[in-house]
Amino acid sequence: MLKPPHDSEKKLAIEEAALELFTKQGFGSTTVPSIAEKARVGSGTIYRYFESKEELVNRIFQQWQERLYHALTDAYPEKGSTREKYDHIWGRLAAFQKNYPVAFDFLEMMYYTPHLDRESKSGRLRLLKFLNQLVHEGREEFRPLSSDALIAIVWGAFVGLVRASTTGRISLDDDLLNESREAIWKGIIHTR
Amino acid sequence: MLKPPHDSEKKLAIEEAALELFTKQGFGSTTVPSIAEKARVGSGTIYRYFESKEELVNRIFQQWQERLYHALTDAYPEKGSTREKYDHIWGRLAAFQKNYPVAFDFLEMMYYTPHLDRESKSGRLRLLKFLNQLVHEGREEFRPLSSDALIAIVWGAFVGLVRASTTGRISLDDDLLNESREAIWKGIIHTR
Amino acid sequence: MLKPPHDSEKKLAIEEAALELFTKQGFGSTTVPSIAEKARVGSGTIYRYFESKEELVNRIFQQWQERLYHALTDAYPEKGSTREKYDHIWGRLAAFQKNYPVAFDFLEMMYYTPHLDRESKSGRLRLLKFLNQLVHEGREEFRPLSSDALIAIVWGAFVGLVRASTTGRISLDDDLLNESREAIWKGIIHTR
Amino acid sequence: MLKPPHDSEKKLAIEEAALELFTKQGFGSTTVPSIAEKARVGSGTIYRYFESKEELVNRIFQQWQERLYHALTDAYPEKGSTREKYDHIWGRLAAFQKNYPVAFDFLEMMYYTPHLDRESKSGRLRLLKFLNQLVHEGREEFRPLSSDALIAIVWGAFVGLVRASTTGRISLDDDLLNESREAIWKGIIHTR
DNA sequence: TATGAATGAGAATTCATTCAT
DNA sequence: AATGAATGAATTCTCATTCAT
Repeated sequence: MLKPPHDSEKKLAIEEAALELFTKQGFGSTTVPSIAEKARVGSGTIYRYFESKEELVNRIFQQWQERLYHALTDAYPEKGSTREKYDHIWGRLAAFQKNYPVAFDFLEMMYYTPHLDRESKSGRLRLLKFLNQLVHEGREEFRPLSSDALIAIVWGAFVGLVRASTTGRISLDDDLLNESREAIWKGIIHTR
Repeated sequence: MLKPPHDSEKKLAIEEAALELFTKQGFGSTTVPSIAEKARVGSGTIYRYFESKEELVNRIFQQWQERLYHALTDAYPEKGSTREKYDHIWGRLAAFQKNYPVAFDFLEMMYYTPHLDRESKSGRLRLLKFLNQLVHEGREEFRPLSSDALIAIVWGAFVGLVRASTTGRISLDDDLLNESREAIWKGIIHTR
Repeated sequence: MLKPPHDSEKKLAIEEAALELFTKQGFGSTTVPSIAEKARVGSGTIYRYFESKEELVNRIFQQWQERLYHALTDAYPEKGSTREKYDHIWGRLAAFQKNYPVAFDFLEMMYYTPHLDRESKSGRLRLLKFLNQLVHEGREEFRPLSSDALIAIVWGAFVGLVRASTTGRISLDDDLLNESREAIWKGIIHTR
Repeated sequence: MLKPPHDSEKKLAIEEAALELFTKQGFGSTTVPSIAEKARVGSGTIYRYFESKEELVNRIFQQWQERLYHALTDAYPEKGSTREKYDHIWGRLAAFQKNYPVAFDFLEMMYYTPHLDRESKSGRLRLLKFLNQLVHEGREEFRPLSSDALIAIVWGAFVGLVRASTTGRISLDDDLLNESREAIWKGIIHTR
């Protein structure tokens, strides 16, 4: 065991600690030593993996933004109906949020922040582009709202539910998730 | 020195400058001198009106939370139909956001922050209580979702639209607002 | 006495403390807090007057380089003989070194450092240009050496004497200074 | 582990890298990792050969001071005339500077630094003692200046030429070196 | 022997807050 | 009341040194 790949264990610990603290306290109120302490590393160690606090937050954002993108796009039912696609996105979004609740909050909160660099922002835009495509293909079935507006409503409603669950007002169980999925679908489809 | 002033042009300037900076950069990344500069006052002046940066942010939050509460509850159609009540809330929310877009973003972003004190949080809860009441009274007409869930969906969808407008993806004009109001209503009402 | 011009007293104290420490220990080995302590100011105060440690060292260099320039050029005997010009320079140099021995050492040591910015270097070049002019005008009387070489010899010899005095090996009194002035003059003039 | 190595390619590489960096940037502005990188060794390796950064700089100083001493004293014309001795020193100094320009600058700059320990300083004093002896023996032929002053003038003038060459203002070729040697000799000898 | 990842004390710099004017 | 210069504790970041491999 001459050189256990305990290599980037520290990097992972730093990223996890930082994710939690940034999400809870915000970027500006989180100190580097507090990240180091939570990650159980020396504070100098953080600078062996990341050039600065800003780079750290951007790397984490990009990493999770990428994961979210793949969570939503993997096994995407390209040939399926619009409803099937909608269900796919909703289900994946719910699963992602359930598995990585902190990362989900982090992504939501950081995107509207001046701390992200161009590359981080572009990761987000890629996801929006994908969703736009989806909506555009089902255009006929939806209400006469722009793709961006439809996405904003669905995404916003989902985030609203997550926030209510975070503050303890609701419990995001499968029933609630399914019922909400139906409600929002009913909201966005065209009815004459 | 025995009685700090309670209202003045300077106090207002400080509150407005702080509102904008906190909203754009977050609490932790906003410096007191930068607030003073934007408000065109000496940084010491801020401490004549507020005990600390924390008190400042809480006063601003409480003030705007209160205004939002009144915006939604004033002239509330107590005797009207559920739909009339829904339209009232939606319309007032849209008007508030249109008149005070920065304050709206501020309230949304700050609420999920550890910088708020108990009193600030309770201001928010009062609003939620009011909305709960409304939903509860129309219970029959809504989908089988908890009041909190229904509120989360409507509020979240609205916030989603605001965010999309902030990032320039949509324009929050009356048509869009009306169409969205209908969409979300369709989403939350009970249909057999 | 409502507002004594004790204004830049602190700035002066900082500059003097920094001059001494930089000269004694070198730029890299001098810490900002040590400068603050010697100047009897808070360390944050230094940053109200100078953007960074680098700017501090450059401002001091430029200031003293300028003073040295004026010390050598003021009352310069434009119409005098070459020997009179030489005596003027020598005398002013000696006086400057006597009055500001630390600043003289500082200028000598810093010029060969990568910490100086372009403007600082150009201040030095201005002095060299002036000396070049002087030598060039007396060209006939000097040994067949380039102006720069002649300047290097005279300036270097003077610096050598200063260093020997700093380390206590000699005492730079008037007799020594005069005798040295003669010696070096004899060295650089043309003899057939 | 009981006996640190005393000579090796790595040690030489470290010493050479350190010599260059200390000379260019000064002691305090040179980091140990940067020395390691330039020497192409691990930074831990440096500590196998030297106890600390301070010891490193002192060892290098002593080593080169010793070499300079031998360069000037080897084949010294004990029985020669004063002028022959002067020419010997001048020629050896020029050769040393030509062969080891960085080491020469290093010795000049470090001697006036608080980073040298007693032993390093005494190495320098030994050289000065030797030069003093030389001057003392030729006392009659020199101007009425103390040995230390005469040494300071000659050494300083030479250093001045080196500095001018380092900054690109002159080219230290043989002609210039010879002419300068003559000039300075003329300067220091007694003339009635 | 050699390494370089890891460390934490210490450096440069920032900023919330104070206070003399 | 108002100011903003001054401060030093706190923050970001660096680096001499150690030590597990």
